[in-house]
Amino acid sequence: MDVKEAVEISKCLSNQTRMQIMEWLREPEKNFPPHISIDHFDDGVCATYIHEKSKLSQSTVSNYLTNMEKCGLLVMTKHGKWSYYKRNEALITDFAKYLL
Amino acid sequence: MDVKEAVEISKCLSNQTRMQIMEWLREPEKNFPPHISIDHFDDGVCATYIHEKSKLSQSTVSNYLTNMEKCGLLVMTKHGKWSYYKRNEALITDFAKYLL
DNA sequence: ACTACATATCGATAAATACCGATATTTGCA
DNA sequence: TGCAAATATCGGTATTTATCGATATGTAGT
Repeated sequence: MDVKEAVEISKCLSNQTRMQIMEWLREPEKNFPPHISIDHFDDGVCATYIHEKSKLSQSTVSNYLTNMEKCGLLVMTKHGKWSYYKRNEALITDFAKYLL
Repeated sequence: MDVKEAVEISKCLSNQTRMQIMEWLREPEKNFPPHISIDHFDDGVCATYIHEKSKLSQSTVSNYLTNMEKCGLLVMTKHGKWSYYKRNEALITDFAKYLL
């Protein structure tokens, strides 16, 4: 991890909603209803549920998720028309170690 | 550590210079010359040295340091007319754990 | 008390980010 | 094929952040 990468990650985390998304995704089954066309959270949570829980507009949350994936905090998996997002634990650990 | 606190910390870290200050202060003796009126780095590094190394204006760096102290990332100690800043390792550890 | 130095604060402007509604794209299904 | 749902992208405005120079404050030594 270098300075620039760490700064980009920090930018993603410097917003209350985005920080909460990281929290929510730590325990998807506690924070979201079950998915309709899939019976697990192995690939995370679909964008619509995150949008609904956030109380912000769809476009804003979609942008959040896209950027959080770009900087590596989240991993996105497509299942049909749904985009599932989950935490990238490896990168989060790297970032945490980088700060220490 | 709650969401708001973590967001404030992230804001401080979401800038290349500020992130580097955190790095520099991890090993003061490697990154800064010895102090004039004190022979150790126990309380960190004086603001002037950090300012000089940063290549930004004095007022900008002073603001950085003040904010980084406010959010808890740094601890400031006054010695005469000098302000020494060091990392607050306990808070950094808390933040890192919060993310995991 | 005066001067010099270290740091903090203020006020301004430029740049970046936040956030929305509208629209485009993609995919599944009738 | 055509519609509807899920998501992404675009364009605009409001807010926040970045950064500076100027100035204020605080401290030490002459």
